[in-house]
Amino acid sequence: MSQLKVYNSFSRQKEVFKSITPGHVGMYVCGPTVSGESHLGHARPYITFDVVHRYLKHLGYKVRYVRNITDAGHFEEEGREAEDKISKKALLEKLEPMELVQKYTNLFHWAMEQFNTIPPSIEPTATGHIVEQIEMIKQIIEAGYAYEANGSVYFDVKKYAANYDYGKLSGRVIDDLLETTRELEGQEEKKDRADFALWKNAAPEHIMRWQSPWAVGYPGWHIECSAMATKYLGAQFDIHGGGMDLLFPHHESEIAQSTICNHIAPVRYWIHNNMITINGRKMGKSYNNVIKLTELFSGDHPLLEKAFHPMTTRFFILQTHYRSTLDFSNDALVAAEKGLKRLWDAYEKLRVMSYEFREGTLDEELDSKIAKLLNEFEEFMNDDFSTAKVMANMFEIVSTINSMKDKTIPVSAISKETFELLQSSFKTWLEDILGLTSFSEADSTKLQGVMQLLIDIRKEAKTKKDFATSDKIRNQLTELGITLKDEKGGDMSWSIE
RNA sequence: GGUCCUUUGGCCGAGUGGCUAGGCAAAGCUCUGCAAAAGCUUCUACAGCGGUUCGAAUCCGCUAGGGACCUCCA
Repeated sequence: MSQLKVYNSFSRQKEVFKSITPGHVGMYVCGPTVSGESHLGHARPYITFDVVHRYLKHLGYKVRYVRNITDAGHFEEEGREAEDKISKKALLEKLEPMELVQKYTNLFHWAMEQFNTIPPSIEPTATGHIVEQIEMIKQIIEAGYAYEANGSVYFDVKKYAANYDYGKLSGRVIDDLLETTRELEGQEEKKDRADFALWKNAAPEHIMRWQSPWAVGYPGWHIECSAMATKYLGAQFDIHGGGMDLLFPHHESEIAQSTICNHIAPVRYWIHNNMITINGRKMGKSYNNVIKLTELFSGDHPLLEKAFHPMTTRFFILQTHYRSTLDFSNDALVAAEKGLKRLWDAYEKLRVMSYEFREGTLDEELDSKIAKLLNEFEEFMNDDFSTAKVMANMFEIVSTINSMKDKTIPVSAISKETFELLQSSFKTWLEDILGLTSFSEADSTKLQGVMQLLIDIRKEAKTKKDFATSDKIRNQLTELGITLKDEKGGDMSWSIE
């Protein structure tokens, strides 16, 4: 069996994954800022790391998966007006800040459920960990790597860089950072431009404020992840994930803070997913090109010709390697939808298929081909989570499954062992690891009974060449959104659109 | 301006130096009361130029396009 290799952003190469504590994995993923609705771009990391999570569990690890909720306002634009995102939005929507946070948290959870992601083991909120954050800031000040100015506290990047490697993760050269020519207002409190806030003094009009040793205010953005990751995963943990756009300054700063507090590099493997683009451009608030998840699911967006099922989105995302950009378009999603349907239909056929041995039908070439394709699943996944390749193999097998169903080739063209491996592998990989699930409402037993009745009637009508009746059944079902298909050998199958 | 990434067939996308990824679309055929689905077949591409090599989509250089980060950002 091959070993799991992951691409570590820190070393910029694939490394064999070895957890700190054998049998256990600690994983932290940067969660959403719940000051607004999640969009398609946000879906990517959560689906990507859901598969990572599922795969680690499949490998037998006990995983503690921590994903935070950022519900404390950090700066909209550091230095400019020190605006509190959440307070600002709350005013607009005339909600209590916590009411707003709750609303978007609920919406986020709902979307994650739609995507069939497994909830994290711990989902800590920033507001619930103000004490821990203040403690951490105190430690950094005591260590001499932070200073107070007008009730705000800043991290001393220059000093840190003199003793540690600041900028390694994001490939930044510290001198360039220190000498940046960019003019930002309100920076006079900082000793240096590269310094970042740990605590921010907040004016009374800010609704979300907390008492602290320095001034009433709120924590800097980076400190929450350092504090919560340390609390729940320890000074050093295995995996830290997030979007590539968080590499700098967020994760770079996290490393600096945690290293000073805990005297050890916080993370063994940094894993970053690439962005979803739209017309080649990153989907993001700043570009005003986002498609919200609710819009995606309802089809209510100028760029969408129809609604797309969450499973289509999940499939679409997993069909690309997580470190490549993924370009969104209506057509690309339509293609994904059709592909997923084909794959899932084949899987459902496979599930109810049983092995019938027939002498002399074994096709050894096919048998070993199928076995090889199945065994490669793990190899591909171990190679930095190559879900796209796993799926490509599945599609290669789909043809064979369909042929068996159509009886073009006998089931015993492959050996019993291979057939059983095929059934179990598809279940494990499609459902448990890739996390795909049925996207139809066809699961109700009552509905299945009704459908069986209609199918029986239609079969009788067809036998009697009463095509008026048989067509009526099929056509009216079509109008209801249920497709009835005649199979080879007189059987019928149905699916809900 | 700095740092880094990227450029694959009609579209989306995988690609670890030698072996047709895969999906969608398209065309033809088979099956079929009709339809739908399915199966089979066809479609061999790697931005351009140069280099390394027996051999390059894959390594190196240059040129051109696109993008990300440097500021909130998944």
